[in-house]
Amino acid sequence: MDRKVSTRSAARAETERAILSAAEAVFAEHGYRGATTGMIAERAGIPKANLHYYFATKEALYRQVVENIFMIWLDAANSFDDCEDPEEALTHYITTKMDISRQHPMGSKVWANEILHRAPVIQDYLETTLREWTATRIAIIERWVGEGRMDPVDPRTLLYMIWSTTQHYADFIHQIETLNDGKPLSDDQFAIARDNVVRIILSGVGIRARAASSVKAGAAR
Amino acid sequence: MDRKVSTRSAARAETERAILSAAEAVFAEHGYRGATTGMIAERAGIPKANLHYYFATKEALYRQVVENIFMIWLDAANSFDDCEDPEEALTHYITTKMDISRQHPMGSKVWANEILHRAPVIQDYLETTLREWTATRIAIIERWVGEGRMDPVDPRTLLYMIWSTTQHYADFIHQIETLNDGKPLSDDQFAIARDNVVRIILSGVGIRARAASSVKAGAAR
DNA sequence: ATGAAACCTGACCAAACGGTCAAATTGAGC
DNA sequence: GCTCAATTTGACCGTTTGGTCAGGTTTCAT
Repeated sequence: MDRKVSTRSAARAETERAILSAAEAVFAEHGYRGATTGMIAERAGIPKANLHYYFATKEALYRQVVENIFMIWLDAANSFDDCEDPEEALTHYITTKMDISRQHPMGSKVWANEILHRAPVIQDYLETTLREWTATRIAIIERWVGEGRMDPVDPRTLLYMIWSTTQHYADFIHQIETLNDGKPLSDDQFAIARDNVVRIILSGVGIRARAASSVKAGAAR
Repeated sequence: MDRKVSTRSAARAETERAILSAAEAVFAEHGYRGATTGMIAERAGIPKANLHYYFATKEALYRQVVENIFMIWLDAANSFDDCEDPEEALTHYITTKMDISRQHPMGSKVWANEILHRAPVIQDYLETTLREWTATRIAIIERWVGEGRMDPVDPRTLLYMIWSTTQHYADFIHQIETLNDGKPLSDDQFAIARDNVVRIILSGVGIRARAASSVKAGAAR
């Protein structure tokens, strides 16, 4: 038991983590207004008053949740730059975004809610970080087009298509599951969806698959 | 002034319409929980008590709004069947869905909110009407694939891609406008986006454009 | 051991909200 | 003009919610 330095601060970190995790789930499922600090506290296993000791206001807690999500989103976004080849870069980026939707659906839902409501909390992020990120990637796509490595497409439209299609598997998962006889997508079904998304978009912008990565097109059931 | 039969019932219809219109806007912008009956009544220009004379509960009003939206959505969905040719059918369907996002963005937002929150109000519609509609269209796409008129793609993935991409221009319009220097998309910009979406998806599923409908790819600004 | 700081919590409060109600107003049929 | 049902409205109510607070408990450096 050589814990001396860590017990106190570790406990604090753990409580904060539990609150943020609970908050993400509750905000995702009920939206900002629909979520109550009581629900979040209960899910985190602490009294409501204690939650307000760690996060002064509901809005501050919400802001922290959204910022965390934005950071994950940004990390994934950097996978765009891992390769110079458009086929590899787009395949990697789309695959990564699909996997995030699969493994981190609540974050995407919170983000969708925030944008739907005109981004009252994270407007500054949209106008700075996101705007810069988008501008540089548009430049990359335009260069690829100029080099004839893909068809001439409007880069914004392509980016929005990638964002919307991949995030659909998080934001609209309830609709997808309902249309899957009420059952969650199996790993196989999701893999088929992911591969089809990659293939349709790449083929859609005139990038011919070179590698023989076996992409199945079979029906999803 | 030969209005006698109509004044009374016409006034009622007009009040109901004003309430539903206001409710759609407020529910779209604030979500179900974020919207208050007071806000809706104010926007409709009537006292809150009068709103409750026309719609007994907030939930009943919300349900009516969602049902109206679903009917518009279904009408558009039928444009899928207008042509037997996959190129024409998909072009028509995608174009129609894009135009609905442009002209009826609030409805799409309400729908997105409802799905995001696990469809507490319209789950029965998802399990009946939407499930049936989807099944028949999947059959059509599978037939096209079987006839070699398009590449073998998973029909569900294709439908979800069309839904998500087109509705993105309504649900995420705030993000799109922020990335457009805070300005709304001009008609030209939107037309470019619409044409690019059609072209990328059709090309993505292996449908080569026949008609010479001039599709421009130019940058959006 | 001890004092101070950090942490925890039951009880409480003011504001906001969905919904009610009784009284007033309107308008169509006679 | 009169009647009565439909409509309108300000005032009101019970509940929920975000947030506060006083007082208790734990942790840790000395």
